[in-house]
Amino acid sequence: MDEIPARNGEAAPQKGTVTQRAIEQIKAMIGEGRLEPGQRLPTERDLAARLGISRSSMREAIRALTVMGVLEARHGSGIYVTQLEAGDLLETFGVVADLSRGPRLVELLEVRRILESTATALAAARITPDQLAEVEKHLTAMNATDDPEEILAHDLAFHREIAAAAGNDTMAAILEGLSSRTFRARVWRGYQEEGAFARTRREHAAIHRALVAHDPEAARAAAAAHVGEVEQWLRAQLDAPPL
Amino acid sequence: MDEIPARNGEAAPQKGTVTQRAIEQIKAMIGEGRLEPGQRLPTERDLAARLGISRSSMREAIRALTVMGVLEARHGSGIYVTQLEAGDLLETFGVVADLSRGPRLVELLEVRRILESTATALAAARITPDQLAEVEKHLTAMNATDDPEEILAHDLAFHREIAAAAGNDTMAAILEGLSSRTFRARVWRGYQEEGAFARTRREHAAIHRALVAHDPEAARAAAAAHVGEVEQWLRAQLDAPPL
DNA sequence: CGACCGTAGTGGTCCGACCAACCTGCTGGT
DNA sequence: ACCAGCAGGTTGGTCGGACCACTACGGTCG
Repeated sequence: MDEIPARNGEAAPQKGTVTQRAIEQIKAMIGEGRLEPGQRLPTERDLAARLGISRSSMREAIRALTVMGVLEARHGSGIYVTQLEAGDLLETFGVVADLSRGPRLVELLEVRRILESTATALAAARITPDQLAEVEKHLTAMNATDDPEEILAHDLAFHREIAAAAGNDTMAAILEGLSSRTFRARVWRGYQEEGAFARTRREHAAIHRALVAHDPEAARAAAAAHVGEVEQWLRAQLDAPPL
Repeated sequence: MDEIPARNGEAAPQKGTVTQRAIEQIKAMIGEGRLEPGQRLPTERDLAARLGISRSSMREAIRALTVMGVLEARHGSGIYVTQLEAGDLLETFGVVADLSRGPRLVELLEVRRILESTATALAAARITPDQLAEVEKHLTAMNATDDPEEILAHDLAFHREIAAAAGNDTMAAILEGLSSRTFRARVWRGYQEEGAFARTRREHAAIHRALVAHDPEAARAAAAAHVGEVEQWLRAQLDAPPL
């Protein structure tokens, strides 16, 4: 059964909750360019008065947009529109990785394998000497220590530099979310216990060689294999133990 | 100079804002499995009392988690943990597409090309007769009308069915965000004005043929070309006109 | 001229009240 | 015995105002 369409209204204020409406309105203002990136908004009190709602509701709307990475509130200073760059808008993406379990972890790694391999291929073609030096820095640092914490940190940085060299900020931001610290810490805890350190180092070395040679196909293959290893291990883990 | 440590305190959780702390705590509860998907939480008033904060602050925390797709508030009933599926957690992903402009639109299409081509390849290998029938439904419906709105709707559904058939919910959810209605409406407005209807139909037909033949490589190529066409058109648009 | 400090302005937190939607259970008729 | 319909209680949604914590600006003093 269809709902009664009813309202043809103009102002038609009666939709959703008040807070939801405020969210949409501010989002629309930014979408229409009435609010530029970095610009400061009126005070909470002003905004609330303008949209005819209470400050509490306005604060919830602001909180929502803050979580989305659209706004940024600075205590004592004011509310500002973010730069609206990929990194800002995709900051929340990490919670997916944090809260996922079981089969979905494999799905995440599958997506990461696809994007990471492509990003590494792009990086092989475009990477500059400076960027390559940065990659090498983390590669050697990772091989020089036995502290799992430090290894993990350099591992993350290694892939982050490569993603940055690929030249697609959006892709880099998504990969960042797919590799959130807590996510990798959880998966790698078990993975590394099986003496996967050596293999990881070998794979990183292969990726590095492909970057130096500016060989996209080799880079794609090496990155895909690297992520694929973890993916397969995790897949096996899910089949075997009930946990 | 170090701060005076002072507190040897017990609870002493003096970090970040009160609301931020509440967000982390609830997220942690879910992460640790103390809150199951679908489960109902205590009332706002209870939660606030338990964490020793005001209801206002607790509401902001709940609002934040609602935006992240972790919680769901039902008026008059209570607050519930969502199913924590990819679709829930990635709902906000669409705002990236909505608020992006200029070069970032190209980046988004590049990511979509990579994922969509892979998803279509996977679908070619796995799609069932039922799913294929659904895809065909939208294909024929899209060819049977001239209403841009309807074409767009069936176009979205066409790709959505294919993504679903690929069997990776996470990938499907990301693609959903990359193809948000407002995003495509904006880009396609100009694209279709150049008589791209015929080309779009041809490309969709090619994708469909590959699915029927269960030919992953052909499917990958067809999908990549399909998205790539729009990508190249958009790239040209950005170079030429100042707008 | 520069470091210091006070003050106005702004976001952050709290409280208490009331409104609106939902759910339960009782009521009353069939 | 069954079910429609109506209260009442529970719970999220909104409101207004008060106060706290931090920042930024400008004047003051050394």
